[in-house]
Amino acid sequence: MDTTRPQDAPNSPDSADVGVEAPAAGATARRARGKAAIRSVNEQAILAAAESVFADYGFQGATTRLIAQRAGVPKANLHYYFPTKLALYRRVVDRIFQVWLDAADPLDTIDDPRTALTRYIHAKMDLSRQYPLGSKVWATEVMHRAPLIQDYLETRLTEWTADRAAVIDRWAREGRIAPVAAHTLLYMIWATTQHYADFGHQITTLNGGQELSDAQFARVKDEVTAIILRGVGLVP
Amino acid sequence: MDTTRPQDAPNSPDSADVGVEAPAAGATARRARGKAAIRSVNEQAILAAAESVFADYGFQGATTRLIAQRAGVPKANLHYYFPTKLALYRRVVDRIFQVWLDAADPLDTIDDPRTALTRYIHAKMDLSRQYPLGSKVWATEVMHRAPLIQDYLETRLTEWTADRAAVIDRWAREGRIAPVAAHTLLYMIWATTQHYADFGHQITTLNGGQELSDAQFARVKDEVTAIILRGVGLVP
DNA sequence: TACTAGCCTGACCAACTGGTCAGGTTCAAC
DNA sequence: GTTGAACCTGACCAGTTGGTCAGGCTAGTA
Repeated sequence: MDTTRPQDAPNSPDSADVGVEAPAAGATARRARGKAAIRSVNEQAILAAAESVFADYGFQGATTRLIAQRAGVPKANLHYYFPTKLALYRRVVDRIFQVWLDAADPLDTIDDPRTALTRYIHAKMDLSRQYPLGSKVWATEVMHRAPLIQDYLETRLTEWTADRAAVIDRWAREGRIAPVAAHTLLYMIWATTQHYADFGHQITTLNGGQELSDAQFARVKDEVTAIILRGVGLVP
Repeated sequence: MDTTRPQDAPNSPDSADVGVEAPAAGATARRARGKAAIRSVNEQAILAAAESVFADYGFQGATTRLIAQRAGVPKANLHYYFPTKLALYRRVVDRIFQVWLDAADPLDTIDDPRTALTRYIHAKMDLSRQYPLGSKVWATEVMHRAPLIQDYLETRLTEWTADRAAVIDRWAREGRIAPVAAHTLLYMIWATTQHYADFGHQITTLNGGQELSDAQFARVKDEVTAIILRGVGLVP
């Protein structure tokens, strides 16, 4: 007989699930200099992996094991940097929210509605193209009634939306665009542009299984802009 | 010492999680006549509960315990009617897909683009209002790369989309609408109308915490229709 | 009334979950 | 070199998960 203690089950340990394809954040970190570099590299690797897993499965469906695996670190190490799954999620959402708000600069800095709307729609389309994971995390969270980010919606997003709606309302009052309701227009822009991130898989499938090429996407961007500009009474 | 067998843990049984607020499907069924009625009533109760839980949490996040609880039946009974969580999910998606496709009748039966688009947009908006759960289940699934409904996307949705795109392309070719790409227009209609279901929580929050009233929603429906009609060169 | 096919469910299980922890390793400062 | 703070991780745990099953219950028929 062997000498294994009787209650030791033959289950595989947690760290056995580190995949072969893992980006080996640890090795990268060790190549960099200093402990600060190690912390920075590992945190970034974990945050990137978390964003991708949360986008794929939502908060409930995501597992810390899979996040650790994609980040190339043992699960215990993930919990060394981020004490709980929720803390990790909040950090991911923080980053997404900031990127989003920054895209809206044109609405503040440009007075001509045609130019401002064109730039804003283009910026949002580009974000959907280059940074689709963030949009998916946000959409999943809001669809599930935002149990973890309700404070964002009630404070920062509410204020942001009110400010931009005021600009659009002024344009309409001054007769520079057709008299559309600002919120309806904003929602249409958000919905349409984010559709290319959130429903990217469906769009790819309906494009014959091929992701939209850069040329196709550029054309779509212009078409979307044209329809919306005409929709508010402007000439594209 | 007591007589309990040593490996019997004192964990609470599964059926203890039937909540007080459960709609008591069992009682309803027993009031109806016959075993066929029992089966029908229980299946419908479970499907309705499943749709709501899948909409709230996605496939991975949903638990059969919660579905059974919302349906008012013990978990074991749920598995009597639906052998696996996946089988239940497929039945839910089947129903959603059928409702969706039926809403597109106007595009087939009406030749005038202004009337056809108006009716289609109105039908999709009404669906988002009256049946938001379906839209959420679909969105969650597609966002997570549709691992369970890819066959729908590749066959039925692809054919459906191609047919309706042909109609829109013909309108554009005949100069009855502006020369827009059919897919871009369809995606914009889907994205905008479904936004009022999928992002309903965000819209409510930005509406001061109040759900859009019937009057507000009717106004939004007209505004959305007007912007899109103008967007394709029609007079609303 | 007796029978039985279909309906119902408490108790159970193996697998998996988020999170912990003791004990080891590495690095920068002295 | 020595020190100690920061980093790392295999093994572990209590709670939860989807799913099973033996055995009881009930409606409809003969």
